[in-house]
Amino acid sequence: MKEIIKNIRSLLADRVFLDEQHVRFSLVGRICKKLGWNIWNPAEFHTEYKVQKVPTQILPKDSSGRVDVALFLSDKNSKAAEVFMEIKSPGKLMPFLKECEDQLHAYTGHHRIAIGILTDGIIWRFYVPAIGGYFKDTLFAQLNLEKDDIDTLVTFFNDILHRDNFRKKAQDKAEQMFEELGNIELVQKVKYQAIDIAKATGMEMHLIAQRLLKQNDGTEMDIELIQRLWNKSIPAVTDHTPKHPEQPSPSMRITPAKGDYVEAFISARGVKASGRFNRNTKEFILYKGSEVVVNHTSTFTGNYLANKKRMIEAGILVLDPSNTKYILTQDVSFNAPSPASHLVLGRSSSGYVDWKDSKGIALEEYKLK
DNA sequence: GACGATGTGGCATAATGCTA
DNA sequence: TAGCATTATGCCACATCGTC
Repeated sequence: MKEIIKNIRSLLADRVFLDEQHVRFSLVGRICKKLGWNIWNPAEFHTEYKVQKVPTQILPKDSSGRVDVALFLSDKNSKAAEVFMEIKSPGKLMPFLKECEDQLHAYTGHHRIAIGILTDGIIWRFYVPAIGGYFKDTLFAQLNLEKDDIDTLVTFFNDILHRDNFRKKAQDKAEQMFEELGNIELVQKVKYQAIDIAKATGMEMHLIAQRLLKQNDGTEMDIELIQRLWNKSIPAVTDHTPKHPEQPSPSMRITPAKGDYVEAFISARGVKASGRFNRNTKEFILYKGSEVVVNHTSTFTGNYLANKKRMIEAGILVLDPSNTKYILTQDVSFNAPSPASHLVLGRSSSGYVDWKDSKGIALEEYKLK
């Protein structure tokens, strides 16, 4: 594997990978072959794999597409793909990251894949869609084939993409890395505040960070873990301005007091919605842009149905162009999470169970006892 | 590959809480 | 205390996983 990466680096330096096809076959295919995938078997290394897309507002009418590479365990007769890869020409990933993420997101919507990958051969971005929440937030690693330490690359590829590890080991490892990424983010959030306080008070900065984490987020973290994560960085995130309905725009949000509010999401019955839960008042604000099902079940009656009708008449709920769901045109306040999830899903629902944060943790966990 | 165990999503209904 | 609103619980179907 080391020799292959060294050789690919030299070919990248010579600029021989000119287009997506070069990257797909001579770079991605080569790595996959080394990782145990039979790239000569189309049932295993399936190129241009036809998938049903999740319709988005960006691609409202486009309900099917072809993912560049889908990896299957052909000998296990599994109908579900293990990995979806969307491949671009060298240098064509990061400038168009938002579009690439939307594309991969649309492909993964109807398919229970373990790992999603975006790559231009140089940058490799790894997602674990099973985590739930916003797709871009399921990123758990980013590699640079040209610059990263070769031993690190080899270990990573073997852990995450080796055929022998699918699906359980690879997905477990990915989720473990995702969790660590979340912890790194938490530590980095309080790091500089902790350094400032440490300078002013002479206290140990890791200890201060530990207390800040507890105070701000209610997070308990071992000092050893904080020390280990102290200088780790998180991969570059999408630098686009959020316009997609899955990401409420900043103007819709009121900056929450730390720890009092939880950003929550639902993705079920073909709709996606997001909102903010106030832990103190139990109020739930359903954000503008959230989607609501058109067809409700027999349990969706009485006041729920009447309210929904009123919202439709008032133009607060409007049909989207595909006529398959309603879109919320303004923020709406509910006095608990359940009525909001009732409306979104069109059926009886426990809001504390159905609403999850970006890491897939139910609101139940955020309830103040 | 077959089969049982386990997890998850979707749903209906029961239980609980609140208000007039 | 009745009626309504809200939340919790249990059931079913299906997918996935682990073991043999």
